[in-house]
Amino acid sequence: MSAGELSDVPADAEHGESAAPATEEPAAPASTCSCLDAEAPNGRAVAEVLLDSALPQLDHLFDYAVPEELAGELRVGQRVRVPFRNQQRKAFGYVIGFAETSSFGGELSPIADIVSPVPQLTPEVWRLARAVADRAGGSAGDILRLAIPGRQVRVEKQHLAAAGTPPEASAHAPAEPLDADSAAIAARLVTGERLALTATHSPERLSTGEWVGAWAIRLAHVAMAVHAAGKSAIVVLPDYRDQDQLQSALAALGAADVLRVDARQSNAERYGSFLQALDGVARIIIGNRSAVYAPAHELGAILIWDDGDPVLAEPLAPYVHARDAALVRAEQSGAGLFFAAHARSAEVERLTLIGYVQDQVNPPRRTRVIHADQSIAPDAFAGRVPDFAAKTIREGLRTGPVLVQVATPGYAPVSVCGDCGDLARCTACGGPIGFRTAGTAACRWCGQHAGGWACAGCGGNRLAERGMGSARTVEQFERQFRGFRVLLSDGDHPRERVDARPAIVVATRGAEPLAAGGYRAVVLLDAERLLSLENLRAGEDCLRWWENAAALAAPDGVCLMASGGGPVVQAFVTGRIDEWLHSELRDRQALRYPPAVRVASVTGGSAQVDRALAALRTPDTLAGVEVLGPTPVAASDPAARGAKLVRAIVRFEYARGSDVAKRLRGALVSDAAGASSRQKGRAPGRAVPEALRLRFDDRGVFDG
DNA sequence: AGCACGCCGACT
DNA sequence: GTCGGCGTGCTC
Repeated sequence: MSAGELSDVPADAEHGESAAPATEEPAAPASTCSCLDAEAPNGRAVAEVLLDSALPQLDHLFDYAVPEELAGELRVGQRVRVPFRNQQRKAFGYVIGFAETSSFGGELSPIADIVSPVPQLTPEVWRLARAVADRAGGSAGDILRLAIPGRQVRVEKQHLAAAGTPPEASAHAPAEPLDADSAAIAARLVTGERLALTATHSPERLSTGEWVGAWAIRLAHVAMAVHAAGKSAIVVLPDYRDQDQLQSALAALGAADVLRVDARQSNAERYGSFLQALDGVARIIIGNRSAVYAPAHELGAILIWDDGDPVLAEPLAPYVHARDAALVRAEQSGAGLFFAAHARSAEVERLTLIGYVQDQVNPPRRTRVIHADQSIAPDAFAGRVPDFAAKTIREGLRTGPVLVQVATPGYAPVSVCGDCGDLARCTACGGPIGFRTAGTAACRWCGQHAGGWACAGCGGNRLAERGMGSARTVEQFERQFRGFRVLLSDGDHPRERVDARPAIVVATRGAEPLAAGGYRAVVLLDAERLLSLENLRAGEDCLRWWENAAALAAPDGVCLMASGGGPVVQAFVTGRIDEWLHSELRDRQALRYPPAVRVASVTGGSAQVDRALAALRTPDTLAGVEVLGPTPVAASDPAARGAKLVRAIVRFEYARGSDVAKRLRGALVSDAAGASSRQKGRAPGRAVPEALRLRFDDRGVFDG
């Protein structure tokens, strides 16, 4: 691997007029908000507009005439309404730039009206959206939908009215001095450096009395030091529980100018924060994966917490991971990039190996981890856990809460025939039957209730529970540890915090509550079950789940790996995660698996996919690009929806990324152009030919 | 998407 | 001769 493998990150966008200076603009009246500052036409007659459309063939700029009566108001970045297809039908779009003349042959239609005086799309965000969409084979409009919240007239009026009043002093002195390490990191970030940090374990107490993970305090210090340098910081965090912790840490430190962008906010709140970000004041913007597109003023750094969490991958086309968007943005804007986590992702490990990201080597404090290896010292089972684990739990309960991490939610993941012992299969779809709660069994694939189930082998109709879900674990612990509170936290009933009193907290991975003062003990069960998940990245995921759980222990608490063995468990127990990741990455390099290489999946009708793959060979065959398949997509696959589809997987070196994306995107555009006719021409009753679908860097593309 | 353009078979 | 079938392609 070489540093050149990131050369696919575009240095510049083709479209857009961001280069034109805004200096010729007349001085704005004193009462207008600085969020209105943007380039005006200044006599130029043509406006370049990106239309709001999901259609790939419309994903380019359209020229419109600047009407006399709008010339004074119109600005780059404004949302406008324009005639499209005919003078009656109108479409929405964004003004991307102005020009003297148009290269379009026909007569230009005029812009119909301006939706809002606020230029919502800054040149920087436009450049980012264009580059990110190009890299992912998608439309810029799809990125802008994530980047720009829906307009709220009331919020906007309020914002513009308040703009006359002088902004509050933005150079707030922090309530506590920033720690020297964080200040040093921030100083490097604002010069454009890219750093990776493994965070310290255990919760810490804020001056407000609230407990948060030590990582949150570290990120708060770094973000505040970036802000103190007069720059904005964007902090991307996977979920609202992480965002809450960071927000608490920032508040306790007296941070000013903090904005929050997350999925739980109303659109009005989101639009309000968005307008403040646009305001020309440096901010600390914290939020979910979409926050990476926030219109930050003077962006100094993007901070990403726990980038291995799958929720940072956008589920909507073009499926761009926040990490990738951040890489492009940092490259384009010269901002720094900070990856922090308890367990590094394979992607960040790759970036450190090629020297693109610098490793912060100072070893963090880590919870003491012990391993009860059943294969070395077989132990007696009196209930759900081996005796050694039960002893650890009892010891912890003497002084505080104990966390027990389990693999599966629900009651019992598996059921078997009570008579012959065969695995119970759903009578409708053949899927495995599990118990969601005690006594109610249903198919884990189709959800059908297993009320009238009969065994296909012996005809018996008694279902027996096998395996231990979180609910059944709670039941067993209530029996085994009488007199103690047993609390449950899982995906359906997440619990954000627990107090410092003794209690057993049973949680599924990722749903562990934060304990005041930290857990006395963290017990990790079901390692072999988690590692056996049919997932190429099971090892990496397990290390992340385990490290995040271990980080919830008190500084003098203990983490017990209660079972399992093998290299991944060893890496966790000995704390040599980076070494394991390193060798894993070498293996993937040899096997050509991501993230050592990139992948794209191409799905559609057989002829469509063939045409798309042909584009990879014309006009010349791209070196470093390999095609697997196409293979039929199983009819049961939700992607198929009854139609007969095939899928090919394209593997390529990072340096080939822009070529591959450009060519596959070209095939998609010509396919879409012909799609309407195919649709119309289809015989009645025949399945609708699905559109060609393109997906880059799909994490699960090689999973069964 | 949705609509106009355009090029071959059956018709008042 | 022309009406209209639907494949093709464009939308500033």
